[in-house]
Amino acid sequence: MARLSREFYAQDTLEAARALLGKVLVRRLGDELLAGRIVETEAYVGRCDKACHAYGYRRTARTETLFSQPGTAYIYLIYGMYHCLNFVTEPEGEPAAVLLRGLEPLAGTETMARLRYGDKPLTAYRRKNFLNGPGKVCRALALTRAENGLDLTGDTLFLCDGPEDAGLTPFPVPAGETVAAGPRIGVDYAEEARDFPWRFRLVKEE
DNA sequence: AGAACGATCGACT
DNA sequence: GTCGATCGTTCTA
Repeated sequence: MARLSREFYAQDTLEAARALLGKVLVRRLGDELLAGRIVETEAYVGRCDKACHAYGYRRTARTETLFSQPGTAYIYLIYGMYHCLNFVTEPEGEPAAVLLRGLEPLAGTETMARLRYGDKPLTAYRRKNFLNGPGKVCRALALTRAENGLDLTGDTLFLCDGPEDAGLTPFPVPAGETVAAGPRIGVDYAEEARDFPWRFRLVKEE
């Protein structure tokens, strides 16, 4: 399973946020693999971005993870009940990360559905809104602050170029997809950074 | 010690 | 579209 390299994560955060679209995220849970295709990301850059937890190189117990080496998982609690997963980017010491906002399920779907919905039936509505939000993704992958700081080049949580590299059955990549950029979600407080077009999505071409 | 707030979600009108 | 849940993090004193 060819993982994305340390060098991949060390690149510019905006480049990484775009390049991560279409890549495959794998979470090992016991002897089962949960996996999904990345379809939505956002970039956060401490150096210049008031929406970033480490804006202006602000160093606290929480932001410490953002200062660790590229290819580290930054997971934090939000609104008292949800978690968000980020991939630390840029050379070590530059606090920056890509927030994962959306996945398409590829493997372990039943387990993910149970983690997210328990025994409730998987309706069309639930299927449609399965992994389209950062809190939903973390719930479905059983990721909490206990996983904060995980090395993404390790065996528990990692990324691959495609499903073949994840040791999964290949799937046909939908042709005619394109990258859409726009303002990030939920950062209206962040003054000028509020309007930065740092949210990226894979969308079907018309 | 206390208060304000949040990179969200789901239920509801 | 609106709104409440729920608690760790951060800042102020």
